Amino acid sequence: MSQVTDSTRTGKRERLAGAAMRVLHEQGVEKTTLADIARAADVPVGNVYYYFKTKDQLIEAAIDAHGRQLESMISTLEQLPTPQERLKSLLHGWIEQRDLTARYGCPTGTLASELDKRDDGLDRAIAKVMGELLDWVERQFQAMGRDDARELAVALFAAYQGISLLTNTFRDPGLMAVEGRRLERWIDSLA
Amino acid sequence: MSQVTDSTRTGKRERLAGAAMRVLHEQGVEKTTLADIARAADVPVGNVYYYFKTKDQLIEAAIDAHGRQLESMISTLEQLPTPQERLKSLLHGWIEQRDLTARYGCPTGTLASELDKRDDGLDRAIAKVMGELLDWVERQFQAMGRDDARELAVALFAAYQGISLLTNTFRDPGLMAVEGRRLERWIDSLA
Amino acid sequence: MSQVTDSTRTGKRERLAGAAMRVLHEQGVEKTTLADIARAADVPVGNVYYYFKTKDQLIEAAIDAHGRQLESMISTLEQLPTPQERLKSLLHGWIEQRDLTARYGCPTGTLASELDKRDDGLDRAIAKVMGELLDWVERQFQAMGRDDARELAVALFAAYQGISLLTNTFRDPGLMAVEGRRLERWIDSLA
Amino acid sequence: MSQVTDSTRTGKRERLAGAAMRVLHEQGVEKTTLADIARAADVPVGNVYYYFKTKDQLIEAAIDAHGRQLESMISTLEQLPTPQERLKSLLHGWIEQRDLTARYGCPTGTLASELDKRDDGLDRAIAKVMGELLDWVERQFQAMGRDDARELAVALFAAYQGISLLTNTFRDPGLMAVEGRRLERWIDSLA
DNA sequence: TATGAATGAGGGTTCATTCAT
DNA sequence: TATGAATGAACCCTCATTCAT
Repeated sequence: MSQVTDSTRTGKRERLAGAAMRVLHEQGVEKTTLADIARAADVPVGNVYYYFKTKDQLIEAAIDAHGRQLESMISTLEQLPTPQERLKSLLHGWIEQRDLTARYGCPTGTLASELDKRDDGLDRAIAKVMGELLDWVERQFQAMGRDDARELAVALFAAYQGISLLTNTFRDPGLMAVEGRRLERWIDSLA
Repeated sequence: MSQVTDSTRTGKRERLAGAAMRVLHEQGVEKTTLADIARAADVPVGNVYYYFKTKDQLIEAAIDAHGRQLESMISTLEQLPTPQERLKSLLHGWIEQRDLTARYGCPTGTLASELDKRDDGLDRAIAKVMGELLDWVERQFQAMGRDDARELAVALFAAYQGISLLTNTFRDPGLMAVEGRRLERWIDSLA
Repeated sequence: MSQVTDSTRTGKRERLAGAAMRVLHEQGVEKTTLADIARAADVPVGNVYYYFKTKDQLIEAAIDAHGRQLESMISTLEQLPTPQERLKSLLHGWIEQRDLTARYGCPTGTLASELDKRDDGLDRAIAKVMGELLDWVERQFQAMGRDDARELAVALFAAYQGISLLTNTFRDPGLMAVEGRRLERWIDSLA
Repeated sequence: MSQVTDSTRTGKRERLAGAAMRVLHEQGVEKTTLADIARAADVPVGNVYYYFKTKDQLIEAAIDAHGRQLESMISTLEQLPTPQERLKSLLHGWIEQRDLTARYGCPTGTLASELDKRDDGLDRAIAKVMGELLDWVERQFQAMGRDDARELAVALFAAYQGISLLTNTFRDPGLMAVEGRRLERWIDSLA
């Protein structure tokens, strides 16, 4: 039972970070108030400060949580035998989320875009998360024997970020679907 | 004399819209106050409301001004003889701005990303501007005889938006330069 | 009429600073909210920030106003012919205020005491005000031909600060009266 | 075993009161949070309320502890044979603490000054402590055969409080040293 | 007794918008 | 038209106090 208590305690911090990431994705950093996040996590506003000293720290925790989510996604992808399959599975994941993307954009990209305008160092935190995913993509291209792995990784990741932005701006999930298939063919062509 | 008055009025209005677009690009929509824009345009805060009823209307004017700027850029590109040259010239323009992009991102893209989070209809305004540029790119691919012109236009534009985001996030203008050259080769390969 | 307007405008800043000094004296720095000061000055809370960017700046303005008040008091004292008369007149002023002192202490002293606990530099501002009065007292002792003018000035000023504290703590104006007379005799004895 | 429990309880209570007095002196009443005191006493915040129902009660306990400290100091002074020696020894104690005074002022005086601004009755508590020390000083002057013992006691104590305030305001321990010597000569002159 | 966690009232500050002239 | 000043709603954050175990 003390375990239950413990998990509840610990859970609250994570519940807050998770709720924060969700709300931040949906509403944007500047439009989101602490009260919004607290409500989403079903936590009284004042209590948030027991877990996070400032709004910035909560945002940072949200970014970390997002990073861990991406890491776990990567772990799953790692199970696949070939780098091509891994990259295409990554693509499929993106395509599957196209409705969410049409509504709110890519969580990583919109966050990076918005955090860049702030004075605090949070833009570095999201850049790190993005960098790690980018590195992983690069390693896949390396495994495919490409000398230009970094350039290709940047191209692929940029293509995803860009189509996410268009998908979101035009509220059209179809854009992501079409571009996703095109990228798939492109990956196949590199083998 | 009414002409003088009119031109003064119009001048101030446009000065405000122009300053707004600049400041919005640099600071982001939510971080920018009316006072910031007024200061950048050298107009007293109270006076802004003579030209724009709300902050939203001023933002909309800024978007319109940005749209006209893009149109004028397109007009210049139109002077070039072949669609390939036009597209590659567009690319060069983007590459030339890579330092600004590394600092603040693509004006159109960052604005679209941020405006999407708002309740007002401003996201439609920036989508329209983006759509017009996208249509023009599509027409170039059509002129190149491509059946998949729309898809290609989306791909090219997304690639630019995505690399702008990465360039901005990683504060590295080199990313734009490298990806720009890659896209140039890609356009050549489509001929 | 524009003069009336001007004086009203200028007056508001000063009204705020004056009200601030009064309320700060009565309630103490930490117990005083901006709303308290705003109410005392009959100014809406939000409007305070048009004149002062932070609470600290308002406090500083209050200290400055207090300093100017002391300066004007000194100017009046300067009219008296001998340094002894000037010092004794200063003493009489203190004694006359004994009821206010019994209720709230010496404005300068209580402020200095409280501001010392803060991180901002406001303790330096009140120290400067206090230092200027102290210097003036020293000059009187010098004019009396005393080599130990500084030491005497410190002694006299400390005696006043101390008896103010006791008068306030014990809520007994009589303490100030008695000690004031004693200090008067002491000054006479130095001639 | 109940003794153990009792001594533990008592110990914690006193540790809290002692830590409170120390922190209150250093940070001031209003700037000090319960958490500050709890940390200084190495007691969990929630546990403080087992010993003190409110912050006020803890402050009162701190004042009491300070009073007992002064009483013990007086007991030591009482060992000296003559009232002059006792008073001068008191002075020496004050002078020895001049560095602490320059940093934080006299504990009794700063506390009295701050508590006066509050609605609760704590100002009476510190006044009582101050009054007892004052009474003791008065008794020394009486023992010296002075009819004006009360007036002299008030003068001496006020001089100390005032020079403490100046020493603190100007952050200059030298002020206390010089004024201390002057007061010593003054006491000698009264014999 | 002991303690981490919860709660909510209140304070300083910002800013779009409006007012008065 | 032009402009300094006014207004108030909303936000982040602190902290004494209470709760649950």
